[in-house]
Amino acid sequence: MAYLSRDLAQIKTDLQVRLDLDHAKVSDLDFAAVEPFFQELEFRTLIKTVERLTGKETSASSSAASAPKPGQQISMFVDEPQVIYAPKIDSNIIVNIVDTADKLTKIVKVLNTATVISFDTETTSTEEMRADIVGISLAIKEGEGYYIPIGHKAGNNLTLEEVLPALNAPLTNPKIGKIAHNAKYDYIVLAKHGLRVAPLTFDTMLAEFILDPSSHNLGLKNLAFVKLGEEMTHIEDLIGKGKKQISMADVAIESVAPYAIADAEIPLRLMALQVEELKRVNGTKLLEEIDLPLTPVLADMEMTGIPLDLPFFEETSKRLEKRMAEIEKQVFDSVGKPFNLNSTQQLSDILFNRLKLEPPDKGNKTASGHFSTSVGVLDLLRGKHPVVDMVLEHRELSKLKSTYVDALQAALNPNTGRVHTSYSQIGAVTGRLSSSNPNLQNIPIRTEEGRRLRNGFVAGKGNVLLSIDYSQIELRIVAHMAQDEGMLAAFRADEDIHATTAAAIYGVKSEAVTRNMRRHAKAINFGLIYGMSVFGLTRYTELTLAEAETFVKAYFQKFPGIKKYLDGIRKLAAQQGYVETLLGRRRYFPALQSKANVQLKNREEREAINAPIQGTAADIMKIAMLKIPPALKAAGLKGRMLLQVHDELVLECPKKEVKETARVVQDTMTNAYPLDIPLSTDARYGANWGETKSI
DNA sequence: CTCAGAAGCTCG
DNA sequence: GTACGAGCTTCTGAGC
Repeated sequence: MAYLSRDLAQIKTDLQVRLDLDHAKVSDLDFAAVEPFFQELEFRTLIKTVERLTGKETSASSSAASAPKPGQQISMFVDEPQVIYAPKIDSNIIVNIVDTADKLTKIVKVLNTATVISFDTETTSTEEMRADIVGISLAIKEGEGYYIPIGHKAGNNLTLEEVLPALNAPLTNPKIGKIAHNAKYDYIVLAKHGLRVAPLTFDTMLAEFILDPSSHNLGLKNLAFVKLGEEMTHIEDLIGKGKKQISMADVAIESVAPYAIADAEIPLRLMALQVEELKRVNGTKLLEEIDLPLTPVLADMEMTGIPLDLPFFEETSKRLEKRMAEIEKQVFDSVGKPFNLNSTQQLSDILFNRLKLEPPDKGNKTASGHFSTSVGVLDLLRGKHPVVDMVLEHRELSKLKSTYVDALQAALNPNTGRVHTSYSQIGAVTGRLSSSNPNLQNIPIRTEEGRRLRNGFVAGKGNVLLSIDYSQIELRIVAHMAQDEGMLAAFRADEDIHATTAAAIYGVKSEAVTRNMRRHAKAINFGLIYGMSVFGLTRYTELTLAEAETFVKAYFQKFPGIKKYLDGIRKLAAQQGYVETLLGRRRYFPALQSKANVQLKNREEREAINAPIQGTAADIMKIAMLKIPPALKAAGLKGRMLLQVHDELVLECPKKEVKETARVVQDTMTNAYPLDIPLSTDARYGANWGETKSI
């Protein structure tokens, strides 16, 4: 614990605060006896300082906005403080710059004799589909590496045309393992030029994510620091940051070479440690059989991209613009003065001061001291003043136009005529993928106007879009894990699970279930997945606390296995400090094993209930995605996966093959990972993503 | 002028 | 004081 006290000493110095360390533990620090002058200091400054010193995120019991009172007990939870003042060790790596054809030939000979090659690329962009190659670095053993300059503006460069064919043999040799940190990026950068690195045998970023998906420090530089005590050069040191940032192509080869080589050499050293760490948590299979092989699959999806109907988006943009201007004028006329409709603060002032509307929840002000103007609030104000409906409509249209209609047009890649999202395999702590630049996992569907945007996502010539989604996969996973007879039976009979639940908790026959009863049952089923409390249920239904209690009680009586399962998970999470998916993906809950405050513990308890459910669904989808391309190929089908939206896959396939493609994909998805109940899928297809023709 | 945080909204 | 998991846009105030 020596390092902890060092951290605390530093915190003390930094903040000039006297700390009561009597009860301090590694993961639980109590800050007590706060000096009066500390009131001046924003509490969030304290939090930030602790986070900076520990390199970890913290959660605090007190409201982050207010300063603590003198003598007030503040309990601050720090997620596993780490050694952060590691002595600086200069990396001592031999740098070989490969800038002649002769040197290249020699290096390739060496590479061909390697057992493992670690690789990294230097490029002009963080977006792989827009990145040009500036250089390639390679390492086959610790302490030495090679840098091949290609796109530097000054100095001796080799050309892509001579480098890539030369590297093809070693980088595709099935006997030579290939490793990298965040391999998908470099894989795409090279694959765009026809070099598909294979086989990928290790990825230090994915490995670390399996070891601790909650880690906020999965970057190579940080891992080198924490695990190896190596202080690496940061990219900002080479290209600067912010507005003054320059391109890697502008940096001298001699400056980039050691940096780039370290990016290839360090993963070799990290891998040696992580291989052992993975064994200790049984994470090797997860990496080798799911996350790592998924990388080239995702890379293919990203590189393929999805076409947009550009005229459709252009027209929609104009239409929305016109309508928004109309609404804006009406609002200003009605209010009697113009203001910025996009500003929640100005709107709040107009609604609650100028128009004297009554805030539905007077106590509920936002952190900036204004009354909230969120949809929930505005909905309750409907009918009180004509501007409310106008604002709501403007909000919706404004969101659609800026976030989707305009942003998607801008995201269209001029070279391919398609939109290429980027999937992150470390984006969600549960093991789900995330999508960004642009995010294609949150395209509107719930409102009519929003849903229309899906008509703008189309298939290539002669093709259709085919969308297949798992039906109720999370509840099926719950039924399987809980082994609840009632719920298993419902799924075996392929019943409408929410209706069945409604019949059970209301004690009526299934024919007698009303829409409202089903809606309540659905809320409970969802709440179940989210680890909700009875109180939580009242916030998402119009049920009173007493009614909610009655329903939940009835629910657990009808599904005793669920109750037992939930209690079991809570106990397990507290006992061992982590929970796992069916495939062994682990997520830690440090607060549950500390004396952290109740709110934090409750939160982690809900997360611990949700993690195995959401995470198992994610694992199963990943397995399906691994199996689909070879299954399609074996069936002689041309279909390609374009998008994944958690429980849905969108493929593009020739119109004539749509039925056969759907059959193969559905078959693969339902059998990806057999549970005690069958998984079920729904398929739709059409000329665009908005069409819903059944197979 | 730049940047980070808040507020709000989109999805499964 | 409460649902779980994400990413993007706009406004705003602080700091350069």
